[in-house]
Amino acid sequence: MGITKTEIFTPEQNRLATLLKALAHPARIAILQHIIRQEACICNDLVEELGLAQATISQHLKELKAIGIIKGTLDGTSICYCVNSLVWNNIRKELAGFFIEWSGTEQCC
Amino acid sequence: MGITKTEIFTPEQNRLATLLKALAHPARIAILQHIIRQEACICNDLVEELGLAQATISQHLKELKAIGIIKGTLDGTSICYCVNSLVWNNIRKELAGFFIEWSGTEQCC
DNA sequence: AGTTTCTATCGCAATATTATGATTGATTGT
DNA sequence: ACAATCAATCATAATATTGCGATAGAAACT
Repeated sequence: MGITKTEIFTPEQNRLATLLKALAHPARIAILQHIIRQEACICNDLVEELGLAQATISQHLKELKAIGIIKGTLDGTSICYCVNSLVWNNIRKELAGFFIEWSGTEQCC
Repeated sequence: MGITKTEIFTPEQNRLATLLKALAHPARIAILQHIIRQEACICNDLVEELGLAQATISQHLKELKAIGIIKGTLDGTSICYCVNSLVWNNIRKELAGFFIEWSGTEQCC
């Protein structure tokens, strides 16, 4: 039916899925990489850099802002986006924590 | 239009997005955690453990198998699923590599 | 062979995501 | 005040994802 049954999962599982989903698009990966490389950038740069419409970029930025991994401040008429270091590191830890759950030894098969 | 423009992104960006998308669902997180905790499991266990239909579990397992992070071997009538350690570690490194791209110092704002 | 058990796949319905043009709102510059 | 510029939002269309019942296929047991 297209609707994820969030109520049957733990808050941790839903949280991890939300974080991963927010990052799970090549445009959003590209946006983050560009922000990192340019050390902050404005939306209009991204429209030229990636080959997507302004409305589309704005929507992707909104999803990244939703998990807090980037923040934007007014810079004249444009908006300067940059990584929120606190959130970035927290997300890194959360994802790393999940991957550490398994030690790495073969189990069966 | 609902179709991701993969052709305008780099293979690395598309690859990362594919990996993240495969993991970006609470059911698939739960499946992985269960497989890790039980040290392998069979599909029917998951149907009872999570509250999802057998067809739905099977579909999620298919997506996890698609990126190779789990593998299944016949065990009588049932199928034993377990983590593919090689792929697991590679994916961990790929994701960690992305997060290392940024050192963690504040940039603007 | 027939039955049971388990998983994969098909077909469908409902919801979500992706992408864009058009519009709106806010700020800068004239 | 007025035009220009930039980003957010709206409305819409196309495609993807999620979920499940029903069916099919494969292996074990009688």
